[in-house]
Amino acid sequence: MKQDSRLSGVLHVLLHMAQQPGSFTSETLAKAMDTNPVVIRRIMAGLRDLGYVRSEKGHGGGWTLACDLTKVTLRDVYTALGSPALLAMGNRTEAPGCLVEQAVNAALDQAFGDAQALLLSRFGEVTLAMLGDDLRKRLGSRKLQGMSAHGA
Amino acid sequence: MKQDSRLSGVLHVLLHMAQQPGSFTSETLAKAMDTNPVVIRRIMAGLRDLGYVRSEKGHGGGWTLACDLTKVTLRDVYTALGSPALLAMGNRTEAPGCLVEQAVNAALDQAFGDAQALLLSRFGEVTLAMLGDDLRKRLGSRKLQGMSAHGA
DNA sequence: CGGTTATGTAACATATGAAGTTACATGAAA
DNA sequence: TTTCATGTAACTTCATATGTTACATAACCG
Repeated sequence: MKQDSRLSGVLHVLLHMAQQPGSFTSETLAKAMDTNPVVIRRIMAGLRDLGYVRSEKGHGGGWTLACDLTKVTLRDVYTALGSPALLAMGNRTEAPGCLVEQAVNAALDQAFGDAQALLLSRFGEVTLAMLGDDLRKRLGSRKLQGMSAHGA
Repeated sequence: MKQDSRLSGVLHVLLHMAQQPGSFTSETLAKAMDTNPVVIRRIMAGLRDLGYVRSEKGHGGGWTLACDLTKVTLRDVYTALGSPALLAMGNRTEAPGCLVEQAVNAALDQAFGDAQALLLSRFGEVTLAMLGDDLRKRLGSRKLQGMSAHGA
């Protein structure tokens, strides 16, 4: 299965923005992420709608953080993306008349449900501020070697 | 993300086979699963290689169970399929030079790893025999109403 | 033997959805 | 009013599960 990397992507953007105040254009962010400005706008749209970031047009415009990083969790970000599927596997048929299929679905759904719940729970425990702290730690040890945030 | 339903499918096949002794052609199984015989052969290939089922050509040929259902778990079946991806989400870049990306990956990998481990652990707790027991229970209550395994 | 029935597998078609791209409308600031 | 930025639709590209066709291989049957 091809994997969805939007959560990873949008977190990367947010963390980049958190490194310095001010606004960032989609183009700037796209360059840092080695992707296309439209992709940035796309993955940021949900965050904007929920008020986690603001966007402004015209000169000096761009994206700005508009939330308390200690309050927003990975789960909030995930929700802002539209809560895409977490699991790569699913049941062959969702409402089967076949009892065999029902038995299989019941067993798999149990496991799938547990894994999803755990994942969402973990997401809910991590705030953007925590990611920032972790990043600062990494930056610290790198700076001693004279490296920038973007490394090699 | 489109979801992979091979595990669901192969379990369905195995459970069908467990309902009565003897061999089953790919065509028979395909009809019960409402799919194509080649698809059956494809998802069964790994199980055959690991000895969980046998296949025979020619007249009277087909697929037969060749394992102790109380010993084979959903995890074994999953492995026989080639251990396909469990999660629909992944990191944007796997070995990033960017420290921001590293921080994001670290956080996500933690959650992803936990969820995967839980899923595999759950799979390991469920044997094919347990699925069969559950199915028999469902068949029992259905039979009282005069319904067959394939319901409506 | 030759015919029938089955699996084994390659090759190709289809469908889905994320990611990337192009094009253009909208709006804000210089 | 020109420039710069987002907003968004439409399209292409890519990966991959699924479906299908075609044919080789092997077992059994007469």
